[in-house]
Formats: sequence, C-alpha cells, structure tokens
Amino acid sequence: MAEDNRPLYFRLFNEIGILEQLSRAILQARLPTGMLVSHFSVLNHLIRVKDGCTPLELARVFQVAKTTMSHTLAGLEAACLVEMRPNATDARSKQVWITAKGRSFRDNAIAAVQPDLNDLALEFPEGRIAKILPELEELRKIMDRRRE
Amino acid sequence: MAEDNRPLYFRLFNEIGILEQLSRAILQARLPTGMLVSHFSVLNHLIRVKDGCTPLELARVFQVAKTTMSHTLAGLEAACLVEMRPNATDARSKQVWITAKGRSFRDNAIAAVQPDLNDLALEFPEGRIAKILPELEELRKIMDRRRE
DNA sequence: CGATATTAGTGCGATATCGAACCATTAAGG
DNA sequence: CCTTAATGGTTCGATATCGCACTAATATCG
Repeated sequence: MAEDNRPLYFRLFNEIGILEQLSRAILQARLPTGMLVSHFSVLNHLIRVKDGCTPLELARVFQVAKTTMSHTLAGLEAACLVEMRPNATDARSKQVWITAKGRSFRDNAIAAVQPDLNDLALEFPEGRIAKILPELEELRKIMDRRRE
Repeated sequence: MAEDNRPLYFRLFNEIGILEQLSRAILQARLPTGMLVSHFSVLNHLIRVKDGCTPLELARVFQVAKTTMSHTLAGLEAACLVEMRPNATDARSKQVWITAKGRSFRDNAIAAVQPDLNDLALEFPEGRIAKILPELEELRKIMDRRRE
C-alpha cells in the first residue's frame, strides 16, 4: 500500500467530494421522478430551520445563484410543495412557506432513505459518525465564516 | 444551544454537502477563467493515479455520465492540457494523456490555493484533519463498495 | 424631501450535465 | 465462422445552473 503524500487538506476535500456525490446519489435515487435533491433540501430547511424564508436567504444558505433558487422554487411551487407569498414588510421581497403536501413529501423522502442508512450502519455504526461529526461541524463553521 | 436530534447520518451528509461546496468554491476561485474544478480533477487524477486512462474510466471515477466526461475532455483538449490518442489494443476506445502544459496548469492551481489552505490551517490545524481523515476514507470505501 | 445607492427578484443567453438513441468495435456462444 | 450481445464513444434534446442586465422597491444621505 503506497503512502499518500498529498497535503492532508487535499486528501480531506477529495474524500468529502466523493462522499458528497455518493450520498447525493443515494437520496436522489429515492426521490420521485422529476424531483431533485435541491428540492428536498429547500423543504428540509423550511422545516428544520425556519419557514417563511425569502428566496435570497435560501440562495445564500445553499450557496447558489439567486436565479438558480428562483428556478428551484418555481419547481416546488408548480408541484404545490411550497407557497410563495408577498412579504408584508418589504414589497420587493417574497416569503416561501411549505405546504402540507411539502411536509409529507419531505417525510416520505426521509423514510425512503432509511433502509439505505440502516444498511450503512451495519458497516459504519453511529458511534463512528459521532466521533467525526463535531470536527466536521467546526471545520464547516470556520470555512463558512471565512467566506467573508 | 438547541440539541440537533436528526439522525447522525443526515447531519453528517449535510455537513459534507456544505463542506464540498465551500472547498469547491475556494479552488474554483483560484482557477483561470473558463477552467472548472472538473478540469482540474481530471488532470489531478491523470498525475496522481494513472495517466492514459480511457474516458469511460474517468467517468466512473468521478461518477459522471460518460457524455459529461466527453464534454470535459473536449475542453481540456481544446486548451491543450490533455492529448487524446486511439487505444492500440481496442479500436473503440481512446486514451487520455496529460501534456506538459496540463502538468503545469495543475501545479499552478495547487500553488494558487496554498495560501487559502495556510489560512485555514491557522484555525483548523493538520492534526485535527489527521484525526478524521482515516474515518472518512473508510466510510467512503464502504459507500463506494455498496453502489454495486 | 429628493437624488443616489442598494437590495430583491426575474428574464435571458451561455454552458455543464444528463439520459436516450445511435454507430463502431469487440466479445460470447452455437 | 456467424449471429447476437455487450462495450466505448459521440450526437442530440432537455434541463439545472450561472452571470449579466433589468425593474421595482427600499435605504442612505445631503
């Protein structure tokens, strides 16, 4: 087994890139046709963090161009998974609210990947996740803060 | 500080997704106009792992559709960073070889992000990376194996 | 107040990515 | 061998994403 002499940061971000693709593929495979991980992620954010976000807030959270978020939200609205309302306190802005249908879509998606996660847990149990998660969280916070 | 009760796997993959975007943005910002992280990644693979890969090998490594890899390789070839040659042992196939210009492009890109990594190391030193990297590597191997 | 700068969202053109269909070549099996 | 299946790559149409420019509304400041 050859030693990998690359700086640890390169190796870390390489692993993170691969893991991102693998985990995204698992979720994507369980979503109904036409629905993307980006749709799920927005719904998840509205439930977990805050409902009634503005499109721009969401674009910043997910680090995508605001035109991209417009497009994603249009898809969610067309599928009746969110509702777009004018923002009472700022007529430039809108607010995105999840619908009952949006909630059940999100819950179904989570349930759909549960078997995959259970399988994964057989080989890589929760205890090992718990060991690395705090480190990753802190690294993320540091990097997030750095992008001014 | 509220407790986060989501299953650890969701939290892990969420952090990984954010970290992927942040690290990708750092590299992307240091690449010359028109060049993408995908271009860098292919060159990096040709140097680090094996030169003379076939397009299909590369598509599998990076988990993209083979049409996507065709497109990426066309860009690299147009910029004279790789050379495409027919595969002597299989007339259906091609081989991708990195050029001298490709090597220096890759070296320059690595040098260009070094200051960013040095800054990062001030807040999150290598020792902490070393602690989590083996775990992430093994998780990646497990998940890679699972996608049959 | 009124002029100017900033902000939120959208329209548009460019491009990265994908899946389906296709062609050429090679492999497999009778 | 010869037929059929599988493989490697490209073409093509669809769409996700992006940057730029634009409009409308708000904020700043003399």
